[in-house]
Amino acid sequence: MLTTRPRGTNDILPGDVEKWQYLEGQICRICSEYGFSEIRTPIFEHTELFLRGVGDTTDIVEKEMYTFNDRGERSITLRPEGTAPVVRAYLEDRLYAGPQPVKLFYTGPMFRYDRPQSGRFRQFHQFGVEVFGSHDPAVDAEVMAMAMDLFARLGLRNLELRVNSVGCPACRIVLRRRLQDFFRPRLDNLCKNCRDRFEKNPMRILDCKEKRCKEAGAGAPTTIDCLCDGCAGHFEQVKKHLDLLNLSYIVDSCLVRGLDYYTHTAFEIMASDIGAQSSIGGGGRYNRLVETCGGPPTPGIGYALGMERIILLMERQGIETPGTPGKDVFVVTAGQATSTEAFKLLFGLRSAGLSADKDYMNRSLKAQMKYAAKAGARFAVIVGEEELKQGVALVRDMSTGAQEAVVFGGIVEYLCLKQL
RNA sequence: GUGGGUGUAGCUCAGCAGGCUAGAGCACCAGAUUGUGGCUCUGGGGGUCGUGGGUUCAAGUCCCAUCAUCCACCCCA
Repeated sequence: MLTTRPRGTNDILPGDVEKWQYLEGQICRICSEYGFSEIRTPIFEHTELFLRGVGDTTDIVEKEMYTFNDRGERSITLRPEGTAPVVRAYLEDRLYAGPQPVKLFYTGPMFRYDRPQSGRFRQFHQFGVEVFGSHDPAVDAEVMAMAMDLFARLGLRNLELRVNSVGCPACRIVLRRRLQDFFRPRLDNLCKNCRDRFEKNPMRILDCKEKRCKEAGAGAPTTIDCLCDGCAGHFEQVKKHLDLLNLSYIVDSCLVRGLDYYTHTAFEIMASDIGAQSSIGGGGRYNRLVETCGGPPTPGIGYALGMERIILLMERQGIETPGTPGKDVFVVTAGQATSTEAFKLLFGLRSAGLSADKDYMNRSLKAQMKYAAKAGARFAVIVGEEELKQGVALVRDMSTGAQEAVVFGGIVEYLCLKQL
């Protein structure tokens, strides 16, 4: 073999690809029901989009981007996430000039140079939605409810919706100061990482999984403690709307999402059955992002779900998806003289909308029958020399074994009727 | 970037404390009085034992390196 697939990438083979098609089908349906239109953006963008959009102190930008110079010496990056490109399109294609809000969804591959592990890949796929133009807390609730609705339709169980509000920039300044005041006397108890975070982004200390940091963080001011009246009111309304939908959730004041652009609502959906990478999706409000990208002040909210993780979870929970249906008909030849008639019959069947195939391996009649059975054919049409002379062929019902001679010219019609 | 586990046929794995032409099950292909499948039986093809060094009379088996993969940390989907 010349080479293998690059690390952290996957081939999705027949037998698995049906799961993806099923998931994509459910996504399309729910998006249409919730009023989202699909947008397809390029897989690569100018690097600065992510530097500015995602935030240049985030892990994604600092160590996970696939960045390279193209032949024109432009810095190009394979998209590590979907929101920034959609925001770019919203601006570039002037979607703000149309009726608001603009509700968009996307699916597709994303790229992050991480070390692969269970549920994590260098090329992975996300489904995401974005809503531009509305401040309404009901929209926050709607997108969360939509994500949970999708999971419910897929049959997933034991999920946890965690919700928090990270406030607006004004709240963050307050929080930052109060956190630094709180942790300053406890700096020695923090892990090395968190001592860095103390200056760079003290909010992240709350998110640390180290025991010592969790202990040191007990009683620390949280994002919710520092919300201004406006942000607190918004958060109350979000929760009220979630309650209206009877959606269960956990308020997690430690939930701080990794991307810089979040304001107000932040949420994450956790699953317990898929290993350490337990988040199957997350999102939040990003009221400053459009402006950061050079557009008019425009509120936005969205989420992204990890499709590999969803499929992994479905497998772990034993959820069955429809497989590829077998062929309708397999055309079997017996004798050299029958091959041209069989070939023409095959195409006649297909023109009539039946899925049909024949042997191309020069196999014996017996082997052809075996293959037909394995391929899940519902009918076999056996074109034999003797029968052909009499102008008929044998049509065999593979499930019952019943077989009858049918006038050759009438086989397509005969089978079409059988299918119904 | 850090740490640990694993790498033998297409797949799941055996291969004992280094020693004869490297095995099994499944899958694939072909047969079982020559024109009929899903069961059974028989046979067959297919392996640079991840790769490169080293130790040894002798290495799939020991040592080193490297690559890949899995899992975990970090972080995230």
